[in-house]
Amino acid sequence: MNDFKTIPVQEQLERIRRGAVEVIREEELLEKLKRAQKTGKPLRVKAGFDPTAPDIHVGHTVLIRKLKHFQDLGHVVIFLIGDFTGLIGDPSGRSVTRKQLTKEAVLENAETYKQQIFKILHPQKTVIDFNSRWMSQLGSEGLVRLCSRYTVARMLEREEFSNRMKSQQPIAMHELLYPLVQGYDSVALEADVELGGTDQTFNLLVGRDLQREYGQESQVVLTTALLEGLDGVQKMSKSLGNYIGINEPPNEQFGKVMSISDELMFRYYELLTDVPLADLQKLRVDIAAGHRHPMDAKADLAVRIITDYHGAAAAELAREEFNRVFRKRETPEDIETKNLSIALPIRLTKLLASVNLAPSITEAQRLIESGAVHMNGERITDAKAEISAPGEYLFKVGKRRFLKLLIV
RNA sequence: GGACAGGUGGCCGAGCGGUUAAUGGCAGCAGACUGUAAAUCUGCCGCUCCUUGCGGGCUACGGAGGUUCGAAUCCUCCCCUGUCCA
Repeated sequence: MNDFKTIPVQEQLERIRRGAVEVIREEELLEKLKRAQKTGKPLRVKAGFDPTAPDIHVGHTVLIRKLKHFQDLGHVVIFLIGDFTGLIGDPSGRSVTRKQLTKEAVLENAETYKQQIFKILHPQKTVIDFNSRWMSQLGSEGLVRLCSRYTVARMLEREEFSNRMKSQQPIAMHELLYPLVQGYDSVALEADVELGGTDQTFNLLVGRDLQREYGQESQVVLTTALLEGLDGVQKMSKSLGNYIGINEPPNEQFGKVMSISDELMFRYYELLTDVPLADLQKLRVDIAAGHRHPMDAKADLAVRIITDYHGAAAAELAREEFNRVFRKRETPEDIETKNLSIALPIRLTKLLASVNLAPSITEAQRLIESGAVHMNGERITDAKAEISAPGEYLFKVGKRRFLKLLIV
């Protein structure tokens, strides 16, 4: 069995480093790896997750894939669900205070999280923990003690905080607690390594300080890149709507991958697949020279990503469906069909709104006027158009929304 | 506790008595072009009704009242945020 006991530490280090933005400090990681090899005791690798997002998207998987790399080397991966910190709300990357979640919502989200990460991580080898386990025990006295280990000035060094101070935005007291609690998690878990996105750097470093304060060896901090969303500019996030969810249907995922820019495609290749960097370089050259069509390379990328979550067969089906619907502009194979009994005649605008092809009647009218609506293959441009006879109608709104209506 | 500055549509941000459903930017939607790309260009971007008209009604500028023919704009009280002083 090939694991950390036999694989040369230098090679382990290389595998770990790939795609990492920063390793603080690399010498310490090397030492820890050497010691693990000598003693046969695996490293404890921790990553914390806020249970706010019930849907994991591929942006999260950059980090989860990195955990997987550690796991494949035989180290212990601790997937920490921040059910306690979820009550606080991470101030990272936020210009405003986050909403606090209820305890019930937090637990519910945590459950969804677990189901999803096992598409990547090995269920039996992954330790799942909740930070409420020790935080609830801590009590207010313990919390005060914890607070005494850090200073306000150091806390306010943090970029998000100082930015908010500068722009006269509020910072709630409990937000200052977040980094402390996250740092204390590392103490409680005796973590050797903690992973996080680059926006977590500050929180991760607090862990190092606190461990030292509590007489432990400081953890190594490894930050992973934040994946850009479909727009290629802002980071992928659910609230911005520029994400690919790992639970989305294959056809959706395929379409979303294809909508990214050619440049972004390479970034996705690097962070979301294990294609060797040398091969990627070659791909770049081939495309630039015209030997490879970018669209094909992008389709291959889509297939790779979808295979991770739905299997290879489903991924290939998605590719075929995509070609049919979008490249050949044919009607998709499976169109949702709805039966509808409704008083006739009815205005198309009302009909579209009532079956959710448009968010409102007004919007339906705008869509028709801008030529986005097709009925039975004919473009409708008259906002006053009506349907007066029962029957089967095929609607296309925009490029990708199809619906077959059986009106009785 | 005191003084001052603010709270505007998904976000940022103008407006400071009427021609304002509210300039502009971002985001979003649609059309054209294409490789469903990206970029670019064009249009749209509160809800609703019909007789689709530069049409009618409703809702909207932190909250509640008030002044006025008329208020996002003026006044009063309240809530929230920030800065400085204690």
